[in-house]
Amino acid sequence: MTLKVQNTLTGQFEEFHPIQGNKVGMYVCGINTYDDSHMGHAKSAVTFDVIRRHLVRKGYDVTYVINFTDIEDHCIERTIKLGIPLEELTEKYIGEYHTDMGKLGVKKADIYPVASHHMTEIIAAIEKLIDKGFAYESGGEVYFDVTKVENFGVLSNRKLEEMQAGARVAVDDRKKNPWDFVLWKNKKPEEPFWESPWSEGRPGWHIECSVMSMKYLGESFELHGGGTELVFPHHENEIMQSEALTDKQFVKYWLHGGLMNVGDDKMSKSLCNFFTIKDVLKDYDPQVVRFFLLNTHYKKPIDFNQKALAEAGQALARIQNTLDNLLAAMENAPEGDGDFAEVAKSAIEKFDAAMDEDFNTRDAIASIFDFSKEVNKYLEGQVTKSSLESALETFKVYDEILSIFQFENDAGDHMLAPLMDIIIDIRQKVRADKNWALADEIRDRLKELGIEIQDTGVSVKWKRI
RNA sequence: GCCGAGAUAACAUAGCGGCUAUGUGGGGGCCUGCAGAGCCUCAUACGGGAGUUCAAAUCUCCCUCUCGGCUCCA
Repeated sequence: MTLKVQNTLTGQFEEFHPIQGNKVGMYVCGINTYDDSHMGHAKSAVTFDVIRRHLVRKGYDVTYVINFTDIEDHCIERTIKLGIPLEELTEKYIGEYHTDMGKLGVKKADIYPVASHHMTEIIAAIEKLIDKGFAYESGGEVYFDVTKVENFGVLSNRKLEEMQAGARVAVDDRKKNPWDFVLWKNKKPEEPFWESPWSEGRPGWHIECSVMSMKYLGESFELHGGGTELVFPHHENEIMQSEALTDKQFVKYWLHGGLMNVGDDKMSKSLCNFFTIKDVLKDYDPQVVRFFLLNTHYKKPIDFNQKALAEAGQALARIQNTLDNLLAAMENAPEGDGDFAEVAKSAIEKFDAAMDEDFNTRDAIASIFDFSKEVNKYLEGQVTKSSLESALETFKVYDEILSIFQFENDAGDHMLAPLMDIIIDIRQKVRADKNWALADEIRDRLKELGIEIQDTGVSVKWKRI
């Protein structure tokens, strides 16, 4: 199967082919390191985590880079306010980011470049842009001249002339054109600064991403991702700068995720309507949060609300319950033919096909519900060990990509399992005597301890809750 | 104003010209001593209007409405 992606650059669904061989360079804009990550950041991280996992499953040799922006207004404001060095602030929030995303089952990227560690390369890139005539110095600052390039607006479909007509940006005297953007800024009092040929100051936001992505992934690479709000101007400017520097196509496929909304607004720091990952994880399992995020196609916005999260919890529990029952049934399943293997195999094919359609996790999840139903039906009849194993394999493929299941089997608990066997044995005798009051009491009291008993037609199952 | 994404049953989501959509919730049934879980089944859909086609939720055009972006931003 060929992977298809919807490329923001063309607006089209395109077959995905690496520039050469099976190497895939993937760059995603990470966070600004001045505060805890919120659910919007989680959506982005989980989205691209799943995309990366699917690419790896398809056999691509993926190099995944997520950057940290630590030279930016908020970070600088914060470091001044707290009176701590920028580095300390950066370290703190990089640590928090890894903690939060780790809990959400996001696999680590290969490289996490930090803007402030790349000052030499950034300055060199700005010098080169000046040399090539794409940038100019003005009062100690350096600006990119958007009239010098042909590719203004290729990503967001804008034309410079139209932008100028409807311009509502205040014109800065130092700029030749309102849409020119800053590559190097003068320092302000108290701000951290770096030496440069133009002034003591700091780089603009956009050039940081261009430099870091090309340093680790080469002058042309396959995938660049981020949230839709970054399309203009951030990613647009990255393209202009990078292609001006190299005369090559910067990125082949641009992928943009829909934003996390709260009611009618997008979730953001500036609107103060955000829910941090830490807060949400107080009330919901990380698997539930992932399921919630992946239950909608990544291009679409998601409305954040408690009802939706609760619903995600119930829906996920349905599949997890099937998996629990499957694991329990494997304990003492008889040997025999794997007559379920075909069903398990075609389920994987459906799942992979959904993922190949621009990472359609929603459709992939629908296929899991279908398979789950098949497994439940199968479990009601005569089972064989090899059939159950093939079903388990399918769940493992699901989890390799989505990471939303728990596989530990309480039946494997060396102390608890034999103990539960005894309790259940005795309770079965009580039930045989139709002493329902006592049987229910055992069940109720176990539940108070956090162990749930389920009487099915043929056996008794238990699990921790 | 410009650019982009949308409008699918009670709600949330898939659907990329023909094939009983998925979950939550609701009705009915089966299984169960009961509970839970599970299985079967039913109802409620494609924003409005034209067109193309043997065939449209899907393609084209028009209209209405929603959301996002337009140099803080995942």
